[in-house]
Amino acid sequence: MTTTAAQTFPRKRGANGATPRNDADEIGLDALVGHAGYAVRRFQIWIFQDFVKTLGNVDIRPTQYSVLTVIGANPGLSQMAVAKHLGIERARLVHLLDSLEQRRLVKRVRSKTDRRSHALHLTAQGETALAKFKRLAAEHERHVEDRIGKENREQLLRILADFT
Amino acid sequence: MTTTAAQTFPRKRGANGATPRNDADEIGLDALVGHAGYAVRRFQIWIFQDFVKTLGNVDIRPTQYSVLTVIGANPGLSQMAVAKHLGIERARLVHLLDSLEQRRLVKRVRSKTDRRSHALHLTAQGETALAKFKRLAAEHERHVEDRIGKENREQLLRILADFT
DNA sequence: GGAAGATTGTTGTTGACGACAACAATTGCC
DNA sequence: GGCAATTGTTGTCGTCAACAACAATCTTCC
Repeated sequence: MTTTAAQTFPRKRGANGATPRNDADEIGLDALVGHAGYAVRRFQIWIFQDFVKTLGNVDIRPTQYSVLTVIGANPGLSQMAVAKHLGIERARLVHLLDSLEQRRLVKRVRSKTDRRSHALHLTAQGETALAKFKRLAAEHERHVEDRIGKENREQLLRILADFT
Repeated sequence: MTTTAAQTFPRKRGANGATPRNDADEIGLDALVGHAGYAVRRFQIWIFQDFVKTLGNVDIRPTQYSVLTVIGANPGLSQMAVAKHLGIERARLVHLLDSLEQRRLVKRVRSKTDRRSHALHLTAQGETALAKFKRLAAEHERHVEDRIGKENREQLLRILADFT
C-alpha cells in the first residue's frame, strides 16, 4: 500500500459490520483506491445507516430531518423553495410532506398572496419533536467524530462547505 | 460534448443545476450546516452525476465500473467475494452481472473446485473496454479536483481511506 | 382586458439501489 | 450418510433521482 494515509483509525471493524474489509483474503480493490466517488459513496452509506439507526426510535430519516430543519428555520416557505434549496425534486417533496403532515409535524397552509403555493409550517408538536430530533442528530454527529476523528470531521465539513 | 463542468467554482450554477445555491433569496439552511451527513450527501450526488455524465457515452454507471474494476484486478473471483468486498448485496450483483454479461464485458465460468460458485472474468472485449472506462474515470476525477481543489481532494481520500 | 406562457403542486412511471426472505444446488462437517 | 452452511438466484418492499404530464393559478405582453 502506497497510501500514506489512515493511521488514525481502528484497523478492523468487527461487530458493527459497516465496513466489509478483507478478512484474511486480501483482495485488491486496487484501482478503486484513489477514486473520490467510491470513498465518498462508502462513507455516505455508513453515515446514512448510522443516522437511520440513531434516529430509529423516532422513525426519522435523513431527508425528512432536512425538510423539518429547513421548515423550522424558515417558516412559510413554499414547497418549491424547500425543494430547490435541499436539492430535492418537488415531486418527491410531495410524498415527504404527505407523510410528515399525517404525523402532525408539518402543516400546509394555502398562501394568501399566491394561491398556487403552500406555506409550510411546523405544528407545535412538530417544533418539540424537531428539538428532540436535533438532539439525536447531534448524537449521530458524535458517532461520526468517533469514526473518523474530530479534526477529520471538521476538515470534511470545511472541504464540502459549498455543497451545503 | 464535455460541458467541462465548472472549472473553478462558478459562483452560480445555472444550467446543470447540481448546486442549488441561493439565488438572491437567501434562505437559511442554518441547522443543516455542521451536519457531515448532509454535506456528504450533497457532494455524493454531485460526484455521482458527474461520473454518470462523463461516462455517459459508454453507458457505465459507478457501480458497474466498480464491479468491472475489481474483476479486472482479481480475475476468477466468485460473486460472493466481489459482493462482499464492494459492499454490494449478492442479490443485487446478479442483475449487475447479467447486464455486463449480456454486453460481453464479463463472463461467468463455473468453478471446478466449487461447483456452486462462478469464477468471474473479463472478456477480451471487457479488458479493452475497461481501459477506456478508466481513462474516462480519470477525467471525472479531474473534474472533482477542479471542483474542490487538488489538495482538498487528496485530504478527502486520506480521511475516508479506510472506508474503501 | 384577455390570450399565451410560465410556475406550483400533484400524480404517475421508470430505473438504480439497499435490505430481506426464500429456494435449489452444492459443499463441508460430524 | 445426514445436516448445517454457502452460493447463486428470484422475488418483494421501500427509498430515491429523473421525467413527463396535468390542472390550477400567476405573469407577461399585446
